[in-house]
Parts: sequence; structure tokens; C-alpha cells
Amino acid sequence: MRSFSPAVEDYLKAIYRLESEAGGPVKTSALGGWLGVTPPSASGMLKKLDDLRLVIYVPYRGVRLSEAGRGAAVAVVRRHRLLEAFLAETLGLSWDKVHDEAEALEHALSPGLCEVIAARLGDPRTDPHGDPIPTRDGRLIEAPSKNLGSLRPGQRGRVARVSDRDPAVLRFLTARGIALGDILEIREVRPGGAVTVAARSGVHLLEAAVTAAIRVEAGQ
Amino acid sequence: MRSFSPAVEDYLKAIYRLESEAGGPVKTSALGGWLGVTPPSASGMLKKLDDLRLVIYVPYRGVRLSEAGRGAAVAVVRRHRLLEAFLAETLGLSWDKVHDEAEALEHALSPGLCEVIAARLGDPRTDPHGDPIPTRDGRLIEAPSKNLGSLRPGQRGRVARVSDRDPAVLRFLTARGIALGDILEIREVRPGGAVTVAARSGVHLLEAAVTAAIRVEAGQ
DNA sequence: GCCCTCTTTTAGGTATGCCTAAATCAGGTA
DNA sequence: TACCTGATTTAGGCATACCTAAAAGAGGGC
Repeated sequence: MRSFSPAVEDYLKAIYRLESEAGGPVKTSALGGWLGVTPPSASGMLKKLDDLRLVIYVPYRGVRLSEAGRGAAVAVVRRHRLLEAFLAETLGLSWDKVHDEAEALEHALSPGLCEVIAARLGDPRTDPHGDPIPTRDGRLIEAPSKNLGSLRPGQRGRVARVSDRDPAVLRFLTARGIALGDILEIREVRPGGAVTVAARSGVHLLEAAVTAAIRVEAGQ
Repeated sequence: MRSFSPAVEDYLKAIYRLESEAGGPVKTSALGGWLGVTPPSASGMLKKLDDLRLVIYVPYRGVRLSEAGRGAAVAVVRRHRLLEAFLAETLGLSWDKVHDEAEALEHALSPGLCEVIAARLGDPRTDPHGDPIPTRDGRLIEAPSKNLGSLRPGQRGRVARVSDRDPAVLRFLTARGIALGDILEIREVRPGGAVTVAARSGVHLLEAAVTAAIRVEAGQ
């Protein structure tokens, strides 16, 4: 498996993520929005990725990863999450900082060094946000989890994953003393998506953006 | 100080190194040869670097770093050598492997992460090849050293630095049990530049390429 | 079924950084 | 001083990956 340009890797990773979220083909504009490029730029790149057989792109309809594309995307995700785990472990970087640094370094990490890091960390299963790290052979085990917002008042859940998309959310949770593995009990669900939760560190109001970022292992 | 493209950083680093070695302006073809690009490519880039005020480029005469260029070059050298030290320290990478990995990662290392690494390592003064690591404020302290080949039979020197240019040389030295800090005594100087040395691990014949890669702190 | 609107693609352009081929310059030789 | 040779620069191209503006397609409302 040859290596791809940073731009190609970013597209594959983005398509992988959006495809998982949407459960179907990804629209050109959604991809462009996610990556911060204009629709024409995304459209042009998709044609190129289709030529490379990394995606199946049907103009006006959307794009899906091919088997080869999925493999390449998962490899990038593995590098990214291993780097996050490595930076947290060896340098003590907080979970709100690891994403951006990993984002920059992932394209420059050789396969050999990637595996040295994995071995050094003892093949961790998750990164600092709780996201699963794909295995070397490209398997990704997604533990079942549901969005915190889908729980009813009185229900409890263990914080399993927190989206790394917005560092401010991560800092907010750190400031409130909420971390991965903590058990949250829903007290109140407000219209708009905000919730009130009881945690080890007390009762907190979590705004919609925060609630949406948290996935829990339910039934605790 | 804004950040530069990987290509620009590579040129600055190369000019810095060749300028130090030559003790004067660097020729276009020497730079191209070092970086593995053709003379026209180097020529074009030098014009651009001159526009950016990073170098003083006199067509047909050669190129020197400006103050700004020197600062940027030293910053890249710092990132490179800190990364080498970090990879050796935390991952146990051998001195023949750290260079290539650092070469790839250095352009993606943020200033912030660079300083976290420096702090974690306790602000090391040298990388795994004995090359000095510039300080954060851009000072580079070069300890006096001379080439192993300049010693006469009977003279001794402590291995202070070994060029990271050729990994095979580094592996050869490792295989012969010769490391940084070891004391070598010249037994024989052969025509062409090869030498015979007595080391802790025994007597070894070092070919010209190996001899040229070693710098020693003389008078041991 | 037609049209209108929004999305998406095509067209054409910019910047980076590399290449080959051709022209030009510098410096030593006759 | 005129020329030759080798180094260097200019000229013209290619690939990547982005942009804006304009054209074209898709799908809903009437």
C-alpha cells in the first residue's frame, strides 16, 4: 500500500467519518464544509479519488469509500489515534490538545514508527477521547454506545467517548471534573438538547453542544 | 515568526549546513546536489527565498543566509535534533534510525509541542549523534572538535559527534561496539583516509567514509 | 408537466515546487 | 583579447490542490 498526499489522506479520513455518521453516501458540500474547502474543490478531488479507485463517486449523488479507500482511511485513523495516545502518555498532553498536534503529525508518521509507538504503548484500544484505535490489520472494534442526549431523566451512563472536534468542550468537561469513565445521571432534559447531570463532581448543566459531544455506555 | 513550507525549511537547513561547512557562500549546484533537486529548481527557489528576505542571493555567485533566514534555519535544526533525542529517549530508536523519522516529522511539529518535548527531556544539549541542539532563543553552542582523520598515530580522541548523513556508518559503528563518548586511539593512518583505531571494544579498521563521519574531542 | 431554486459540476485561474531544454554568464586558456 | 567550457539562469511545462464565476443538473412546488 503506497502512501498518499496529506490532502488525499484528509479526504479519506473525512469521508470515513461522515459516512459512518450519516450511514450512507457523503454529499460533496458536507465534505467540503467538514474539510474547510469549497464545493468545487471537493468535487475535483472526488473525481481524482475515484480515478485512484479509493472511492466510488457518483456525480450529484455522493461518495462512498471503496475497500482500498476504507483501508487507507482506517490506517490514517490508526496513526492519528495512536499519536494522540502517545502524546498524552509520554508528554502528558491534555485531551483537548492532542487532536490538533496529531492532526499535523499523522501525515508524517512512517508505518514503522507507528508500530514502534503501538508496541511502546502496549497496543492501546482507545485514544484519550475514548475513540477506538484500529488494529494494525485494519479492524476497528466499535463498542456500543449511545448519545448522552438520548437518555431519559433518571437514567445513568458511563462516559465512553467524547468528540475531539471541539477542544472547548473538552476543556469545559475538565473544568467541571468530568472525565472518561465517569458515571453521569440525567436529572433534566431541556428543550434544545441541553441536559442537567449528576456526576461524581456534582451537578452540572451541559449545553446542547456539550451533550451532543458525549457518548455513554448506558445502563450503569 | 510565521511558519514556512517544508520545502523552504529544507532549503534553509541545507544552506545553513553547507554554509557552515564551506565557511562561505553556497553554490547553487552544491545546494541542489545536497537536496536532490536540479540546479534550475534550486535557482528558482533561491530567488524566492531572496524575495522573502531569508537569504542574500547574488546570481552566479552563491547564497548566504540573512539574519532572519539563520533564525528560521536554527529553529528547524532545533526541532530536528529535539525530535531525534525524543525518539531515542522515549521509543528507544537507535541512532541510525532517528534522522529519517525526525526529517519527516520536523515540518509538522508545532512550536508549542517542541517546547513540551524540550522540557520533558530536560533541555538536552545534544542529539543522539552528538550534534548540539540550539537553544530556544536560537543560540547554538558548538563544542570544539576535530575530524578523526586529522589525528596522527598514537593520538587519542573522545568520539564527540558522528554525522547522521549515512545510517550505514552508524550501524557499522554500533556493530563494532563504538559509541558516542568512547575513546579512540589512532594506530595507523592509511592513504586515502582510512584509519586503524584501538577502542574499548578492540582494534578496528575504519574506512575513509567512516573516518570522515567521526569528530573527536582531541587530547584524551 | 413546467419552472424555480439549490446543489453540484465545469471552466478557468493562482500558487507552490519540481522538471527538461535552451540561453547566458564567468573565468580560465590560447 | 577572443574563445571555450562548465556552471547557472531563463523559458516553458507538469502535477497538486486550492479558489471564484458560470453552467448544468436534481428535485420540489404549482
